[in-house]
Amino acid sequence: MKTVTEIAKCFNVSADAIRHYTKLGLLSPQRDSTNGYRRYTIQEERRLSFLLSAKRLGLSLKDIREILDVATTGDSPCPLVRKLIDQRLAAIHEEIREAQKLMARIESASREWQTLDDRASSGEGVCHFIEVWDSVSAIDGPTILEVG
Amino acid sequence: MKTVTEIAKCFNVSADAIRHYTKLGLLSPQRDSTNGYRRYTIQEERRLSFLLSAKRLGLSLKDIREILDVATTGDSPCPLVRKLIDQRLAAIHEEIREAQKLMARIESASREWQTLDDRASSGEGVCHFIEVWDSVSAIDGPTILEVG
DNA sequence: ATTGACCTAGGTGTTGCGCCTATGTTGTAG
DNA sequence: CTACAACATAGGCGCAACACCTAGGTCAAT
Repeated sequence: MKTVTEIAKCFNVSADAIRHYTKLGLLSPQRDSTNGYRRYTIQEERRLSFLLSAKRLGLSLKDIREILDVATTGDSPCPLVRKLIDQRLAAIHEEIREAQKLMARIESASREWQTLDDRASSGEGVCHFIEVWDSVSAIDGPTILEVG
Repeated sequence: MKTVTEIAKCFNVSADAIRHYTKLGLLSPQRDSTNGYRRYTIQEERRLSFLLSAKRLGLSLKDIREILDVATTGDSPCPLVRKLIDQRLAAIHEEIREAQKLMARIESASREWQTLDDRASSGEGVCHFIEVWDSVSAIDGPTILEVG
């Protein structure tokens, strides 16, 4: 029967995080009847352990809540977990792809700027660099927005 | 002198986004004195154009605001831009690295689960899969939390 | 005059907490 | 016994960049 800070230290997370999980209903500690303190049982520790593992697999708290809900029904949450993980995998894949595209843009811009001089902002433009880069990348990249 | 939706369509962003940038002070449209409508001049269009380009380079609105502030001083924002872009580059690099690690974890877990059967949640655990994966990955990965 | 498309200000929701307030509790040292 | 530190509580704001909604005013065309 651990208190918030005890279980928090034990799992190396903040007490605020534990309170947060609890507030979301992911943990349901008993309450000390004399002072209202949260008391976490072994069962709750298992739930927390699961929660943190699931988080390390990239699942959101919302995902985890779904899983926990199914699990308390007694049904096997495994199919749901398979589904959610597959979705996460696809999402991460996309994120990485996007991030790499972004990095390519930045690096390309950075390279071009090495040959450019700094310039005070005229009434015309804001930043020399970015404006030049943008007009160039609009020519050779599909990065442009094609608006009518 | 375009209205919100006009300039929004023109740059292929939402009117809400334009209002958002305006609220943050990144754009400072004139106001139609008869009805209070925002009116964007060519100057504002240039600022917006810059803003969107900077966003495509991964700069945050906060970053962009800094740049815009320097630019209106008359100083060259280019050194600041170089700095911010370098920071973004490093950050994106880290993000990608992290995302790849996460993906590796997910894929590893996914592979292991292909050989496992679904199982109803016992009183002991929540999800068979994740718990098994976690105990395994705790052995061969530095993914673990080493807590006393 | 009506209708539909536009505008305004302002508020809420998203994600996962961190931080802060104001107040009550517990445990230990003096 | 008391003072003080370290803990607890509930509740609320802040973050990023908008999307969406409300309630109401405006405008152009029919």
